[in-house]
Amino acid sequence: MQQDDRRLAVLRAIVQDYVSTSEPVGSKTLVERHRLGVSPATVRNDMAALEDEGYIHQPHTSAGRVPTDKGYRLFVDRLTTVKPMSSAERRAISSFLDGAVDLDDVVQRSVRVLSQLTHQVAVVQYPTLARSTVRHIELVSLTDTRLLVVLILSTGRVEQRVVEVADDFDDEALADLRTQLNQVAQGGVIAEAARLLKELAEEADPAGAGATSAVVDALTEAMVDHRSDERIAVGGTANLARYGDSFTTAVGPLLEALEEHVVLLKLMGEASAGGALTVRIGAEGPYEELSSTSVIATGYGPRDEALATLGVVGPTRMDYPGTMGAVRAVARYVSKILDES
Amino acid sequence: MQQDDRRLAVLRAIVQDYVSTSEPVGSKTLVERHRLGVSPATVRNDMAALEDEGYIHQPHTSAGRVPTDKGYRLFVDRLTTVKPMSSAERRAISSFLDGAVDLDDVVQRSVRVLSQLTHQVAVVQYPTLARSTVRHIELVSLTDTRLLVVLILSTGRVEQRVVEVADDFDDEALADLRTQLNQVAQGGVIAEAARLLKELAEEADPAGAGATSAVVDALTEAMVDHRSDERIAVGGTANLARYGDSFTTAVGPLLEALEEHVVLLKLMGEASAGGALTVRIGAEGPYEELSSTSVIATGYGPRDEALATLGVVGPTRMDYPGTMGAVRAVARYVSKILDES
DNA sequence: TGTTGGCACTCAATACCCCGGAGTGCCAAT
DNA sequence: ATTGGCACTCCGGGGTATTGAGTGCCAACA
Repeated sequence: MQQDDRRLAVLRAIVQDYVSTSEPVGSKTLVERHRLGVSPATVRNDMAALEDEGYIHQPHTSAGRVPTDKGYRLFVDRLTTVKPMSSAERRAISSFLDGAVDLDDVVQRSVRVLSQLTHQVAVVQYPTLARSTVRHIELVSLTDTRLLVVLILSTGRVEQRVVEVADDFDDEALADLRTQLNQVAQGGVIAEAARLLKELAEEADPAGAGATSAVVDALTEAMVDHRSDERIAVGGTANLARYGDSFTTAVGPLLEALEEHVVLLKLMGEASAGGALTVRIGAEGPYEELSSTSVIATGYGPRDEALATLGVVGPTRMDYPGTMGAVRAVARYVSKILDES
Repeated sequence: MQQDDRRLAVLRAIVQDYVSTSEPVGSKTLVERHRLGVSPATVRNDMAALEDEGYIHQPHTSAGRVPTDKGYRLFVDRLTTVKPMSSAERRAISSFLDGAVDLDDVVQRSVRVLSQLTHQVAVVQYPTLARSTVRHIELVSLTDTRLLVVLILSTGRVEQRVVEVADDFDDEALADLRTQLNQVAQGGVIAEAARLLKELAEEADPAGAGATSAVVDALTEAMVDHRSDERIAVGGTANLARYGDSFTTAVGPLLEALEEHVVLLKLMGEASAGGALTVRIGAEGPYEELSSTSVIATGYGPRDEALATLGVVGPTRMDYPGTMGAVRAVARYVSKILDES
């Protein structure tokens, strides 16, 4: 089994070299750069075996080897560990994020620091509403027939909607309705609050034609609204310029995906499930055009609830340990900030 | 002077051909494609003259000519007119924008339609707060010592801030303060409202230590806050993939600029001044790295007030008449929507 | 059985050269 | 002022030679 160990060491070395040089790596340069203690010929034998098993691949006969998706997968799963941040990097993260003034700012700063640490495109999903609770509901009459409904959530997010109501709706009725709504909904998880509000509306206004129904409809709509649930911040796209070659093939579709937030969310999607660090390599993903890009993502949120997802998108040829470390570190720090606020 | 006219016609033809083929254009192909009614030799003479005057330039001896920034400038200013949208394009704009549900949605849809019409990167600034008026101020007590201050503006934007207050601040005082604030500020342009609020605070609370001062400070901060004033939406970056060559030189810095909203605003800045269609060609701009990109922008807003700026960023080699037409059309349509709401 | 040195072979990348063609500038003729 | 003619320039594409990193295989060895 000592032999097997060395083979894995060879694979690890291939991945590392290829990531840093971006050129197919041959047996000779490999033994020069890494102290493998064996001759190039031996390495060649190992390489042939690794290729048979599908971990590496040669672009053409008599060229060096390049890791396949399967090779990267093995590397990530078994041959490396998440690289912890250096203290300088940790300082950078904290000093960057500590200055944030509100939730939006936290998200935007996270994107920035993440893209700078990893030199990749960073993606941060705004904390989802799903687990947040209702802090307050406010009604403001704009004109005789228009009412502004404001929903304030525990995450600090504020959603507002304008609803049309019949004009026989005076200030007293307004205050009354406001009180009722808050009594019912305040403090509840939004799914629960939405249910209770609907009951309230049906009771007070069985025909469904009155102001209460209109307001409740607006509120529930705001609660489940996908647009707000799926907000995303993207940053570091300038890093795509370093792709150099394989440009039109890879960068175009990627830029498109980055604008299609639905696609992006799907890409990052599974990550939020367990809250664990998720790595999706190349063609493992659902999109043909993104077969040469990898996604590293993780859930984050206060008190270990995974409210949302955050991560980076980059070429399959990327520094997995370092990037994973950065993603994890930023996620932890952001979670801590959300914890405190 | 007939001669001069022809020279300009030659310049126009050069710009048009170069934009559509992206290759330096020579005298022979020029007379073939455009009915200039003269021989290639004559065109060559004209070209030599145009080159002397700095309107065109040859990449190397015995190659065709390429317009200079100065050439594009003359083209835009005197040799062409803004191309009106076709009825199909107009339909596309209206059907795209009519579905918008709120201000954010209008902006996002504008970015999208603009980038699709022009095949360039589109940039839309959110309507600035500067000219908007205060519609309502709302106070909500979150905990004993924390107060949520909500500022609702005529543009439909809602700004919120949390302030800490002394805990001897009961509900009655809260209602009282709310009434006062609204009496003073409601309906006023924000600059005016901010001034009046400050007076109110000084009167009610000369020491500057009480709740009124804290709330007013939060409000005025929200009013002048640059971050909200400078929000920008960017779309169509995938169009950058078509740059093909001159990639790393041009696209990298451009992507950076697109993320630096401050830079972007400066680029588009002057446009909002008159509300007129502004074209900035290549090195005319303030940024060295963007010397091969042009910006076409215009102000927009309800009732011909230029509340904000909108436009596209693309290579100097772009279809100016068509792009200008699209920018103008979208700006007009968005303004109309803002007018109605 | 696994490792090693040697050796012939392969093939992308590079350099080199050549040539065609598009384009120019200039000049003399109209 | 315009035009046709002509010599000249130079980029770009296509072919060929060379290089060198890298491979696979084999025989020798521990």
